[in-house]
Amino acid sequence: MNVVTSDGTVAKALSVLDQVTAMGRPVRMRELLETSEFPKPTLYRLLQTLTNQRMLSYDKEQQTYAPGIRLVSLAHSAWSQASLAPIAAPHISALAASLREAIHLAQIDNGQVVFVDKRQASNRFETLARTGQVAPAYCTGVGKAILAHLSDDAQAQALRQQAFLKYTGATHTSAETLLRELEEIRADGIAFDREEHEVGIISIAAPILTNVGRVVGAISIATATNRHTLDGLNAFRPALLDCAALIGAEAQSWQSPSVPS
Amino acid sequence: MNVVTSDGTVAKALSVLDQVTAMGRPVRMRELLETSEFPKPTLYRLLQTLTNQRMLSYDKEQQTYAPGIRLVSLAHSAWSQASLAPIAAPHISALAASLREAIHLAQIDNGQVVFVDKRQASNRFETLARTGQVAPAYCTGVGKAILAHLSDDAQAQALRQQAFLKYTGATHTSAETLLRELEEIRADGIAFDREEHEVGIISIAAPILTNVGRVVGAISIATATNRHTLDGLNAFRPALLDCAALIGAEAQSWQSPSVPS
DNA sequence: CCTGATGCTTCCGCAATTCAAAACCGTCTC
DNA sequence: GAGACGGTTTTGAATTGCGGAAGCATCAGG
Repeated sequence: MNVVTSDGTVAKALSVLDQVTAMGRPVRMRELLETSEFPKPTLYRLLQTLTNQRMLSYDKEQQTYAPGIRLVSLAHSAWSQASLAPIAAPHISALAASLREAIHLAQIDNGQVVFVDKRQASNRFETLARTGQVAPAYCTGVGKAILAHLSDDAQAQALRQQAFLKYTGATHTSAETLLRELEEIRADGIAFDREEHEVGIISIAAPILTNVGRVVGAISIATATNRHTLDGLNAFRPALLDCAALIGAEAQSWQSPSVPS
Repeated sequence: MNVVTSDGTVAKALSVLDQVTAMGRPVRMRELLETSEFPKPTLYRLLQTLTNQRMLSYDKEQQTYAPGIRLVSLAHSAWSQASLAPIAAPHISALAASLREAIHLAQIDNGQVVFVDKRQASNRFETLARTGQVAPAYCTGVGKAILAHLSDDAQAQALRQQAFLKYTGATHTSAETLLRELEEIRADGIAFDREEHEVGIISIAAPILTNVGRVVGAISIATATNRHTLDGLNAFRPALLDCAALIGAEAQSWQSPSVPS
């Protein structure tokens, strides 16, 4: 029953990988070293290993590391197997088409929301490949929709992982106020993002629940405040709930996110 | 200057990860064990570690492992940083729109072709998210276009990684015949897939070269034999080359794939 | 041309992790 | 209830990973 037992070298390597990808641009070892918990030679060795394994690519000229293409191909399998996207695709396409609004499909991972698919009704461009983006759970519609329906211990664990950074004036900054809202969301069945993550962006989100009531993800309609008000979004509630129910029914036989005790 | 020094636990863990993703469906340990080079307890431990790290997800009911969502989020960074896709996106969109044909953008990784972006002029659906798919280099248009322009040692290394499975009657089955074609391709500047990977599917591909002549990827127009002939595809040659040149020029300042000696 | 600063790379002895045989346990089958 | 099968745990040996310290390049200013 190890709780936070760090499992060895692999964990370290992955944390370095995370650090590099989080930088969002090619980085030199020096920069990593400043933040890294590892001493220089260790960090160096891990970078070497990851580069050899093509999880990172190394630019000899600039002496910089960046995420490697191997990740892209790994993710293909992950996306088509581990995500709700293949199941949900037809449903959210239909919803996007009928409402002419942008639909997001998200799942939770380690306290963060991961967007696994998107549909943009209008502008044909831009939609692609923002898949995989992550965002905090505590200040997004989909995030709160999921959090509200987690089991007690999973929820507690997820809450501990929230940073509660104040992105806007409306952002929750503590677990207490968030918890109160989560209860309302659970009762209501719908979550709103009231410009909590980004000023001018609001959303309405519904959890995707299996027959047994386990939450496996969420869908949302996101829009700008100059297009819709919160009340306006509320008009989409029935359609959104219907769609989530459809996906939930099909997701029945589906892989659990394996929350370890 | 270690050449093929296997670097430790991380390599082993990643090879297990590869194995799981390669299965294309949730798998039990038993199945992995049959193919695995590792003894049972070792495999078990690696699976544990990967699961703890959320690189795999574990289904308690079925006792199966599948790729984890963490991969999806990792890949997002990889895609937006390590791939040509962001640079190439506007160009291939334009090309797809003007020719009304499906465009593929690919890079090479470890002897395999990785599709990093796609555009489908027609059928709006289906295009999404096949990104990340891999295919052999020796029997695809993009693959041969890239192979033909690699440096000698990189090419030799890549050739050694080809399996030369005979997918169709037209598939190359040895390095010799392939090499001969690669020379032609290099001279011609264009590669064709003559139903070598899949019967009924042909393509025309152009390498993406930087100013210094380094190949960083390839683009192709793929189609079915009932829509176009090879000669017909040849009509797209100028447009394809133009597009590849545009991308190549912009890709100048770009991360090298770091082929270790 | 020297000198100091910076940042990457290599050495190497110590110690911690990993390894895998063997044994164990839970479940399912006949 | 015996046997088979697959998953899990234990455990001592030893391979690896670790990281302080020293060694190199490269560059800037004197």
